[in-house]
Amino acid sequence: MTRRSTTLINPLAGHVGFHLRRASAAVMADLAGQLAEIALRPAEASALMLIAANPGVTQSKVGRALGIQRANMAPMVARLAERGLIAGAPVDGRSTGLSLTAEGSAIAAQARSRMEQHDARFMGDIPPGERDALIARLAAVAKTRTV
Amino acid sequence: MTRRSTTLINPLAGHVGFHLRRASAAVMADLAGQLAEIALRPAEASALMLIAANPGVTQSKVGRALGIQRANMAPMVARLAERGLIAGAPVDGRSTGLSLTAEGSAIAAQARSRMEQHDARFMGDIPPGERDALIARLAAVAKTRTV
DNA sequence: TATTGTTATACTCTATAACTATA
DNA sequence: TATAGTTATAGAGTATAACAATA
Repeated sequence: MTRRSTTLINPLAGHVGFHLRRASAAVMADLAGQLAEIALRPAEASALMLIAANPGVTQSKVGRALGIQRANMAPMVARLAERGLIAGAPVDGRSTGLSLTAEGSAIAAQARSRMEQHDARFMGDIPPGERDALIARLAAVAKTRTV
Repeated sequence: MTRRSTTLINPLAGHVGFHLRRASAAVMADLAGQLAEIALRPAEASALMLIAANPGVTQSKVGRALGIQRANMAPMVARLAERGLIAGAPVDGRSTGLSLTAEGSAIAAQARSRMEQHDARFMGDIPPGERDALIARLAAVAKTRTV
């Protein structure tokens, strides 16, 4: 006899962090799947969104806004530039202002649509009046200082 | 003049998923730091908690409860067994029931204490009456079916 | 001095595929 | 047929360190 349904006692069930991690993993896996269809990773799509809204932004600022370190921005920017999705113009001797190419704008529009539908699908059950409170709660958690 | 404080427009700021990911990343980074002091990874500590509460559980069940695939449980179990934290007794020809050794129980107790303090530090600002609702919300998000 | 950008490197988590053995 | 466990492999994100060039 197969007893697949044996319920385990989960001492982590009362930890908010445990559920936060599980929820984030599920959301990210779905997002990755949605964006893979247009050959973008979540981090790449987020960067395109930010560049679209802030033309001329440097990769350092994009990284700071998204929580991605400088060292990890370099290969991503190189990838997007090689695909012809973004272009750079020097703003001073060491920085480059990034902007979307025509193709980059088209891809970014698709990414935006997919990301919005994705977010709505996962968060659609949350009453609109509670979403801002949830966002504020999550933002506060993200900014909790580390001891 | 350095303009570090230029505020970028973030089109993702209204997406719950964006903040969910940032919050989870911050929490996980802190948890990893807390557990590194007792030489445990978050996934290992979670597994020890589950084995402590369910002696004789198989690694497959631990994986299912934590969202870790069979293939990724194997090396973790081998690591914990090699350190002498867990031991296994055959339950049938293909499964092994896992339990904590004396040393494993001691480490698990430390892990539990650290994880509870960690969770309390991040979630302490949330009114107790709202925590269950937040957990329920996150659990629902985690179970949202993927299209 | 601080910041930008880059390269190299390593770790963790996750994912799939393929295989053996057992229920 | 389904499940348990293993092995190999790959991808993605993240982290630090070190360096050159510029502010």
